[in-house]
Formats: sequence, C-alpha cells, structure tokens
Amino acid sequence: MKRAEREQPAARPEACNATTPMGRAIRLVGDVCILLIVINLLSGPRRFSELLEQLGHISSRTLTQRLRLLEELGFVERRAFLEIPPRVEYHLTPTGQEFGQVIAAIEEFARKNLADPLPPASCGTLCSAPSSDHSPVSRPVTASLCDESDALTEAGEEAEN
Amino acid sequence: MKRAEREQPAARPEACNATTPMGRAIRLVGDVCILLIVINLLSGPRRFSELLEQLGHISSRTLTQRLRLLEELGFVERRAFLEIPPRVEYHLTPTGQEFGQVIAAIEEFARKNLADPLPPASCGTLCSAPSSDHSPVSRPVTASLCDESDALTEAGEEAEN
DNA sequence: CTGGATCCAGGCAGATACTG
DNA sequence: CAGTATCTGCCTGGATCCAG
Repeated sequence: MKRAEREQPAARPEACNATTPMGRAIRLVGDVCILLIVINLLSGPRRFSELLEQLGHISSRTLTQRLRLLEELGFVERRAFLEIPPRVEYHLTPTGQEFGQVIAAIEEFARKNLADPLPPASCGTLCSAPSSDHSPVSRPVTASLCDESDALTEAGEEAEN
Repeated sequence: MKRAEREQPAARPEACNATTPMGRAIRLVGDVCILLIVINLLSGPRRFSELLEQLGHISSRTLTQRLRLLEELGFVERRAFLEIPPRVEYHLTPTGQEFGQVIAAIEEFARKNLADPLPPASCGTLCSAPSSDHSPVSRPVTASLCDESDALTEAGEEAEN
C-alpha cells in the first residue's frame, strides 16, 4: 500500500463534524500546514521544492499529503511534467482562490488583535458577577504558558531550529 | 508543578512564524480545537463541562490547555465561582468576539465551496500546458483519503454552534 | 459535585534516507 | 527534483485522582 496509508492529512476527524460544510472547512482551516500552503499558492503557482522551503520545516511527506488533499478537494491543481529533471507545479484553482477570503479575514484579525502578543487582556480582575453574589475568583491571568512554555511569545526558534 | 507542563497548546511553533501577527493568527486558527471553542463561545458563555461535550471527544486536558491559551491572549475570560457545587464559566472577551469575523469567513467559504465534498474538482484531466509541450500527467484524483479513511465522510455528533 | 491535573498508551506528524 | 518508506517523538485522548 502506497499513498493511502492510514493517516488523515488534516486534523483528526473526531475534532469536528465532517458531515457539514462547516465541519469540512474547519478541518481545512484548522491545519497550519494547509493554511500556509494556500497562502503561498495565492501568490502564484509553486513547485514542490519551492513550497517546501517556503513553508519552512514541513517535511516532504507532510507537504505531499496536504497537497494531495487539496488536490482532491479541487482547491489545488497539480501539473506534472514528465521531463528531466522532473517538474511539478501546484497552483490554486478558482475554488482555491476563494480561500483567499478566509486568509484575508485572518490577516485582518491578526492586524487588529494580534499586533501585540498580549493585549490588555481580559479585564479579568473584577467583573460584576453574572448571576450570583459569589466571589468570582479572578485570576491575574498568570501567563504560565507564555513565559515558561513557548506558547506565543518567544521569538526564537521560528525557522532555524 | 501543575498547569504549565511542557507542551505547546496550539500548533507547533515551527510550523509558522510566531514573530508576526499573521504568524500568531495562523497558530490560533490552525488549531481545530481552538476554532471549535471559539465557535461555541460565540453563542454565549459556557461551562467547562459544557464545552467538553460540545467539542465532542476533546479531552479535558486539551480543553484546559486551549482555554488557558485563549485566556492569556485575552480572547477568553474565565470566571470561576467558589461555590458548591463549583462552577466555572468561560466567555469571549470583546477581542475574542472579533474572532467571529474569521469564523464567518470560514462559514461563507464552507457554504460556497464545501457544500459538496468533492466538487467537479480540478479540471485536472487536461489543461493547456503552461509553458512546455511535455505531457502534463493528469492524475484521476484518486480519492484515497476520502473513501478509506474517515476523512470527510463519517457522521458523528453535532456542535450546532 | 465540578473543574482539572496527572499517568499511560496510542495515533499523527516530522525527520531522514532512498528510489524513479 | 518529486515522492515514498521507515523510525521516532510529541501530542492527544481516556481514565483516574485531587482540590475547592
């Protein structure tokens, strides 16, 4: 058995409902690799190796998987030339271009709310209790994940790992 | 040590550039779990256990991680009540609501391009060779991932958002 | 009694090396 | 250059246990 091994390219199916369009969409969007591929392809056709470096440290295996999934969904078209040296170009189909809208939304969101890694954050400290007089224990948003794990603040190993 | 173990909540940092707003955004969006959480929270505050079932088979551990990440980013606010029985509510902050725009874009994309799992797909079979007279090997888009894996076909539970 | 932290084991993702 | 095969590791999910 070759190409259809035993693995789901995108996210794990249990995570969302694949029966609805939205479910499928989430599976696509909810995959960093796919997002990155589409973003790159939005700039025009790319060759396999080009994508490989553009995406950073994605393995060829993973790239192939994602590319194939996108191809099957009709978002990406693969064009292979049986020449020496071999050449394969991937480019977005019109449908795939639509994905650009989603990317755009993400970019806008990023600009508006992620310019700074840690905005004023939740008012957190005190907020009128929703429906009872109990004390809403407000946690000072201890950035546990941010300081000691590389959650979203480290500007270190982005590509040179 | 309790809550900050040793793991990255969202996607692996190597996958994208965390130094740019867009990079951070991709990390958020590129996580199915996070998407699902936000979608659920868009409908209003939820309790921990509610989210747990809404998301399906996400483990409490993973849910806690994501929730905490979103909390630190200021997208989600955690409100715990020291009462008996204990109660914890999570709800989106205004900033978190912004995320709704992204969700909306995804939904629109889903409606437009994912209503049918496998659209006409890439014309694939033949397309005018881009810049050479070699034969573009057109592969019949073998739906390897779609049929034999539960990629896009299994039916499960619904998180009606 | 809920929230969630820990431990264990399994599955998916990534890296490396090889082939056409 | 494109893609595949195999191995390893990390993340994830499940069960269990603890704290408030």
